[in-house]
Amino acid sequence: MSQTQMMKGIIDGCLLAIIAKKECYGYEMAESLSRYGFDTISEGTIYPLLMRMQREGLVTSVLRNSTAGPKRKYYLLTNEGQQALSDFLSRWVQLEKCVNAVIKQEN
Amino acid sequence: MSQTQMMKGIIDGCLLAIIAKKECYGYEMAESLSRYGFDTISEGTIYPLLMRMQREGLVTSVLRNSTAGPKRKYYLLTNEGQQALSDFLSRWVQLEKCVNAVIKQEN
DNA sequence: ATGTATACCTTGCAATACAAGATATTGAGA
DNA sequence: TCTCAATATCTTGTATTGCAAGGTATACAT
Repeated sequence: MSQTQMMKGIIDGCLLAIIAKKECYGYEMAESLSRYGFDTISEGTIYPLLMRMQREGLVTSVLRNSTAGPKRKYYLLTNEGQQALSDFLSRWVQLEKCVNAVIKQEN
Repeated sequence: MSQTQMMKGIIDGCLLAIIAKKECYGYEMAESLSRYGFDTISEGTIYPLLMRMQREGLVTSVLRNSTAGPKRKYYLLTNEGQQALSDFLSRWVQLEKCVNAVIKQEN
């Protein structure tokens, strides 16, 4: 019952949501999640996830120069990624509903 | 990005919440979760979880006869289990907040 | 020249949900 | 009586995933 177990199957959806708003690179997404209140999410978590989602055709990537370090790999949603995000959102809403039902137990 | 990944670290907390309300046996908890809206949760998921939580001292169990089949193993919360439930609840609320923040992205 | 922040990636481990299957009891119906 | 369904528990093996730990490289300031 650790927080890391509870993150499984959540982070990928959150990354899709972040990318959907604007194109974004991995390092930036980590900071972004942190700003949204998540405990620091390891780069060893994020980069493999992004690569997997690219392999699955949910995102594409473009390298762009940076003034402050090495090149950044910007990610963009594909149509499939858009669909995957939408699927994630409904699964999340469903999960939220069920867990809160159990927690409140009004029946 | 499957529903089963999203369940990780969630089901144990839900079981604690169910047991907290009233003593309960595994088979019954499966039906209970189903009533709360969860897709059918495998017995291969529930029984190992209950055994692990007992090993960790979060629950105790008592065998009782049934009129409709083999003996039932009823589970009860220990003080540690009560604490674990409370920890789960705050982690859940926190997760909910963060995910919804990312999804809504109002900043 | 050195250090710090930025930025990406890999390897190996631990945890967990589940499918699939095994086992046993009870009561109802053919 | 025999059979079947429902009840009830448990085990084994698999797939997936988050993360710690470590590696590499660039840009800029000191």
